Amino acid sequence: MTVWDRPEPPTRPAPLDRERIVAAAIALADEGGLEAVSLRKVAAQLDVGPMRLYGYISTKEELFDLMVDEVYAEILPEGRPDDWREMLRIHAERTRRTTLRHEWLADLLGGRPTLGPNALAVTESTLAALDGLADLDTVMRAVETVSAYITGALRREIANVRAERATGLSKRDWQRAYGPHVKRMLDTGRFPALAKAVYDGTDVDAETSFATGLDWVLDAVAAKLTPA
Amino acid sequence: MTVWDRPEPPTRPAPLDRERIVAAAIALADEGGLEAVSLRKVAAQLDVGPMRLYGYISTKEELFDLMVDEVYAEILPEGRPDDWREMLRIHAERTRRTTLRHEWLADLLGGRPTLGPNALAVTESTLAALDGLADLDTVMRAVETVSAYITGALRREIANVRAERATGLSKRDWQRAYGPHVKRMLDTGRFPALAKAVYDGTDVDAETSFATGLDWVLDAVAAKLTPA
DNA sequence: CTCATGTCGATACACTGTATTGCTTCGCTG
DNA sequence: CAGCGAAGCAATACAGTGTATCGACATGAG
Repeated sequence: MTVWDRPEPPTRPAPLDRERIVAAAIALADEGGLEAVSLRKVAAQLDVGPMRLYGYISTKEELFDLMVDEVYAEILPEGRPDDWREMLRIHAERTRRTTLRHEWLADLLGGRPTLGPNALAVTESTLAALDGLADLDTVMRAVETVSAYITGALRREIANVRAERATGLSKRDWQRAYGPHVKRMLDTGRFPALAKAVYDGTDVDAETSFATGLDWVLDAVAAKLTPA
Repeated sequence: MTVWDRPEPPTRPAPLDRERIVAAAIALADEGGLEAVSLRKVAAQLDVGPMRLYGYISTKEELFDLMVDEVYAEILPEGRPDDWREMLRIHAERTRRTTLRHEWLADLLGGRPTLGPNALAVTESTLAALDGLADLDTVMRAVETVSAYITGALRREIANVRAERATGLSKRDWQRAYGPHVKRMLDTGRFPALAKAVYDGTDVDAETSFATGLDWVLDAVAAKLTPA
């Protein structure tokens, strides 16, 4: 369980605080992924023994929580447009940009309840944008539905990015990239619709794909918020 | 060393193939989560040295992939209703039930491209259900949007289940469960909409919440598939 | 100056995924 | 049947992980 409160700082001004620890962890994760984040490496980057960290953080999971909340600060929008739909669109777009900047965020998105101050502020702002447009339950459902879409879509997008990077090939060629296995599968004729999709489908870029799906979901939300 | 414990010549207890390995890994993950799956423990459960596994599996990630594809078999529907919407609904429902049976699936959902035979079959069946209802790009967008929602919604649901289990408290009390911290945050007045949602919101059960959000998304998809 | 306290670095432990090594046993050849 | 090559498999080894514990040291109080 995460405690977001900063512990009382040591008597003397320490060269170390949560923020520096989290920043170091994020830097490591940004280039190397989540698996590159080890307490030893974080500590090393701060010229400190590994055990020092436990004065500020009680477990590695908590460090991950702190990292997530830290990047949620990048998601939090500055202004608040009065158009709720525009507001949700911007929120989704900012989440996407942040996830592209910090790919490891995709591994954590939706993984555990996000209760840090920045995450709460983000939730507050989206809730506020929808406040009064419908009864509370409907508003909650709207927020959760949109957020579920965002989580799922971004996880898939990052998964694809990584797969392409790993094989060095474009999505157009993924069936070859993933070895003869998938291609053989498709050629068995057991998956005609899938084969057609792979061979005949145009691959739209990830951004418009994300935006289009989002628009659909927002259409659905709009229909529920403002019943005809 | 007596004469009597002589023969048992084969004593070869294990045919040991991928299926047995994957089954053992799934059993471990089912009770203990993904982190309870270690190659040593899997091997131990099969009365085998850890290195034996590398004859059938080349990395732990691959084992995870195999586990995912194995449970995708539980998602694959038997019959194919001719109503595409019913088909998608059933697919989502089966995915949810499977994820509730194997909570670790939520940790893997959307994490990497799913190219196993069962996953391909599932994709094939949903694609086939929508085939011909619109141009290929629209159909793809529909499938991906629905699947993104499913991934995100199930991840959140499992995250909540775990949080409740960890604290032993119902969602109604989560603000207390997560310590005075969140409550204090809410009471600062900086999150009025959120506070209202927490205090005044009725907590609908997860199943109808999932189904309702899904219905909205399906509404949106329907509007795109069958333009007025 | 002495003593208590509490911070911090080092050490330690149990465990992880995986590479390597060396044995053992089987089937084939001469 | 003797011997040998090959192949499968167990054990060992290594570098790394998260975290508990312990001992030294510095700093404050009396």
